[in-house]
Amino acid sequence: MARRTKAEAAATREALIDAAEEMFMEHGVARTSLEQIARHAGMTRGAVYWHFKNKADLFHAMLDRVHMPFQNLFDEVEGPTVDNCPLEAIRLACIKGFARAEQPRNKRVHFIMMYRCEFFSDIDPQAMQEEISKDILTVLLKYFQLAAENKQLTSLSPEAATELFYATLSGLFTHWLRQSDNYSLETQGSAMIGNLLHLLRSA
Amino acid sequence: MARRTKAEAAATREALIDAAEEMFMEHGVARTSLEQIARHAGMTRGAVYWHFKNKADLFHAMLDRVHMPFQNLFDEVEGPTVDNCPLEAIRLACIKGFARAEQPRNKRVHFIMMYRCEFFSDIDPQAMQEEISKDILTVLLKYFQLAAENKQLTSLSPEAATELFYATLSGLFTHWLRQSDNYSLETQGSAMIGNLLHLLRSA
DNA sequence: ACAAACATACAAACAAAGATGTATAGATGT
DNA sequence: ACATCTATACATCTTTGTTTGTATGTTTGT
Repeated sequence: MARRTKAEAAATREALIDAAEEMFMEHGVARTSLEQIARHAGMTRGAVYWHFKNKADLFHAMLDRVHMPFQNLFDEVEGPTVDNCPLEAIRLACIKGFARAEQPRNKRVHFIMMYRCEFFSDIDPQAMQEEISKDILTVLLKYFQLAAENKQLTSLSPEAATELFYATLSGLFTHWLRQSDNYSLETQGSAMIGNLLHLLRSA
Repeated sequence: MARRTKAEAAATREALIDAAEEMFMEHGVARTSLEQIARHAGMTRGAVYWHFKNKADLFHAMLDRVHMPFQNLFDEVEGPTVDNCPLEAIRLACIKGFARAEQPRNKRVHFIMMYRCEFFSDIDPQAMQEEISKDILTVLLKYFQLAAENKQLTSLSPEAATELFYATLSGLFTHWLRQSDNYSLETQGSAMIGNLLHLLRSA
């Protein structure tokens, strides 16, 4: 083989990431070699080292395809209708997030992060999760504070409500990830956070 | 060196597991070699291979030192006083569990399971967590059903309450594990599950 | 428009480093 | 004397990073 067109090369790159995803999923990150990834994509390590610096770089590229900050979910939701309904905004944003998470690629990558990857070189799942956690917590706090100002929150402080809600959300998420397939975030997850928000809403 | 007394040999074994814990914690399971573990314990791989079949076997030995089924926490709590107070029993059992989890060795091992280990040979963190999850869910369901029968539960079904509570509990736990040290399960965690149980209690 | 010249996209081969498992030697309690 | 515990030595396998080779796009000069 030899040089391909730009489009073909880009396709190769994507195919390599696809292959990496599948192999990471099946055998774990540490235990899949670049050789295996290349073969699974129908290439050799030459292609891998052309497109990526090393395994960590390939891993980052895989993450980049699915990254989505939490605030975006609210931006998609927030219309004039929910502006004075922060708790409802939270609910709808979560449902949006669930729909995204259920997309196969998103689920696979998050699963890899959670159960198929331990830290190496500059990859540190703990730190990454901590970053996501902070992001979600600050955004949630904003909306729970708004709810408290509007007297829509029970006796709990906005801070306590935020931490409680976040714990539930992340616990739900990891539990869903762990299940094989017989668990739908969009239905059962939405129900759960609906229940929690109901409990948090002042009567 | 050579043969030690039985007690010294047992101490060697423990020291090897201690060393494994520390190295796993620092460098991840996949990226620490048996050589590193042995050296860190002041031994050579000969000692490791005498006491353990291989890395997976050593890993299992490490887990065995901290294993504790969820029901045990209730057994320690349950007196005649809380027999008709299932929600209070849940609260106290959780607090017991938090105290256990805060012990350095327990925290280290759980941290390793969560953030420093991906599956290899017969080690599968996902499956292990799923098993623990099932254990906790069945025990919790028992007590929430009791609470429902005693009319101590809000409108939520026992099943919904169980799933909600479990999600919160596991989310709280992983979030606590991830924090460096500035987060106390016994104080902040107890407060959170206290809040949740308060919301779940019928007025 | 059409070569020459260059850059790109891979494959293939190579060298070095680690890790694993095993086999064996040696020392010491019992 | 013998079983137990640990160190040492060895052979093998895997992975990684690098280098080199090469065919083909792509661009540029004329």
